[in-house]
Amino acid sequence: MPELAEVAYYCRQWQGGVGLEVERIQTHPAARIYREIPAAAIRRGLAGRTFLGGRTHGKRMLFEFSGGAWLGLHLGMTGKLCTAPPDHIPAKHEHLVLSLATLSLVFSDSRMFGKLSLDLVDTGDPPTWWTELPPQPLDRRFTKSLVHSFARRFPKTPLKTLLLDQRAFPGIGNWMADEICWQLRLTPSAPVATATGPQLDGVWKTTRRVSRVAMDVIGTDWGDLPNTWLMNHRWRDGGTCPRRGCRTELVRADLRGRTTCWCPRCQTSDRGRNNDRARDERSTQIRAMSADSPRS
DNA sequence: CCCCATGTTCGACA
DNA sequence: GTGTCGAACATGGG
Repeated sequence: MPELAEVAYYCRQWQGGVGLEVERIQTHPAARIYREIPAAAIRRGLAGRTFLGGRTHGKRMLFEFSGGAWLGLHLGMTGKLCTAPPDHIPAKHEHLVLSLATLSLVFSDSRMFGKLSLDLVDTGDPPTWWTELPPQPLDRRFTKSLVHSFARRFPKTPLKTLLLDQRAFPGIGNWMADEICWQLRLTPSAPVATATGPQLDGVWKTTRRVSRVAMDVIGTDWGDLPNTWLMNHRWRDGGTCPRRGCRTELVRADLRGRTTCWCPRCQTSDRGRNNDRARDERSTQIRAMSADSPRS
């Protein structure tokens, strides 16, 4: 499930190991997890080093070890981090277990879409691939104009798909993208070009708000998001729009290969636009939809 | 058996 | 080179 807040939560799980030395490393060398760097290189690179802490950037994590060793980690779809006793024996999907004096740091991932990297850097700074990542939604450098210029590059792309692009929205994943569209009351499939300037301002602001609340609620203790959000209603069959006075049944459909959930009543792309052009676009859309519908 | 899954990357094509 | 878009990756759960 990991999106930015879940990634932050998992990163914290390893914090208890800070200051301790890596005494034993257990791997599943054949696992796909090691497609980018062999398990042997991880073992060689981390053995005997002291764990100095972790940080996150979007869906990525970076763990620092003494001597300038940096372990990069991406959780993919099913990755998780936890700790276990120092004598822990890896279970089936636990691909990396770093055993320290008082606990083990465990990385598990059943689907193995996650991946690892290891950089040895002598500057004392994180590797450059890390420092060059685009600003996160909560970063001061994540600006309105950055959202506008990125949107201009992809006029045909559906808004929801744009939000999933890690080059501009690092950490935003499927549920957050849908949540942002829903809170903005914009149709996820609407081409970015149909969004007005103020609506793009809203994309910026709502991305930041959703990220902030998610980090506060999930990032530390994995608490429950507000029931006034789409998130707590989206997976249940027959789930309804939580907006006060709406309660319309939510719709789920595939958009560019990702399950997308929205409220067909609240989320219309031309809200607030009453000019002729908007009306023309709308009738075109409706015509296109009714031409398609007999297929079902 | 079927369908579905909170992610990324690759190749084909315009 | 850039943008668009579907398929593939591997496994488990309902």
